[in-house]
Amino acid sequence: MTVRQPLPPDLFEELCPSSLVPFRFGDKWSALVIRCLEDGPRRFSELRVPLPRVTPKVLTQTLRGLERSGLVSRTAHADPASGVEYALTPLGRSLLEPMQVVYGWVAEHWEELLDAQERYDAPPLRSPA
Amino acid sequence: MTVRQPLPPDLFEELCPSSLVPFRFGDKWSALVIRCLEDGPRRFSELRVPLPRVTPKVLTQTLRGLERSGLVSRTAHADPASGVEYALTPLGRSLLEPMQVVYGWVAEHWEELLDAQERYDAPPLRSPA
DNA sequence: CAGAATCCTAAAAGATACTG
DNA sequence: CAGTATCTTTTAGGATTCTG
Repeated sequence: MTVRQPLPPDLFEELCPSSLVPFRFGDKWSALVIRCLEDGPRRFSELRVPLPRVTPKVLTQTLRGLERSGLVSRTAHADPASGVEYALTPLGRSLLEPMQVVYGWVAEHWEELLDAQERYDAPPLRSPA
Repeated sequence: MTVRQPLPPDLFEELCPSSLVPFRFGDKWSALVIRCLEDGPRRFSELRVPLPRVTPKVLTQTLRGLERSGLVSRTAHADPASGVEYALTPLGRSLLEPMQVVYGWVAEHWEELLDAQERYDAPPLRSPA
């Protein structure tokens, strides 16, 4: 079966208006790529779907970085049609939990973060006579 | 008493060779600044000690960003000698735990991360005949 | 399909000097 | 003391085109 969990059309839009969130994981895309691999190995082209804003070059960069850190493995199958598969290593998988904690915190405090920014950006009103 | 927990001379050196760690919190310094405020309010000049590599300009920027997100508060006391104090807000404080989880993960997997990078960077040896 | 190569822009960071 | 103002560098990221 080629039936896997479908990936959303734009994960960035959905998860990470990063102008708002005061932190990401290091670079712009690594965390998102990791999440895309949560449900199992994905091919390069599969990853491009939920990350339409990432150019192939940047996606490659990101994957290389994750590979270098031992979080993601890259396997080019003998069968050419299977393409190249990226998957989380055990190490990468072990990172899911800490990440979830952070995402949980963001979800929980989303409103507060928004409010704080609005207050900060608001025109400083002085003595409303 | 002005006796507070002393701050280390270079937190960046100590904690975050960020070339290694595949993630930081958004920008280069925010996470570190937050950690510096863990034990209580600090003045601008106090923060400069554990972060000697941060220029005043960048430190200001970082603090403004944290303030904007509602994580840090800035209070200029009436008493000029007390200077300006930065402190974690409750929101900022609530972030400590998630951060600790991530740092814990890094600490726990430090060796693996290092090894992975060394392997990746190593000259690709082929059939050592 | 899975990228590599090239070029370009924008944003973050840093150095340095100066000010209320 | 707590910044601000400039200027320059660095780096990430993106657009586009091309290739094994």
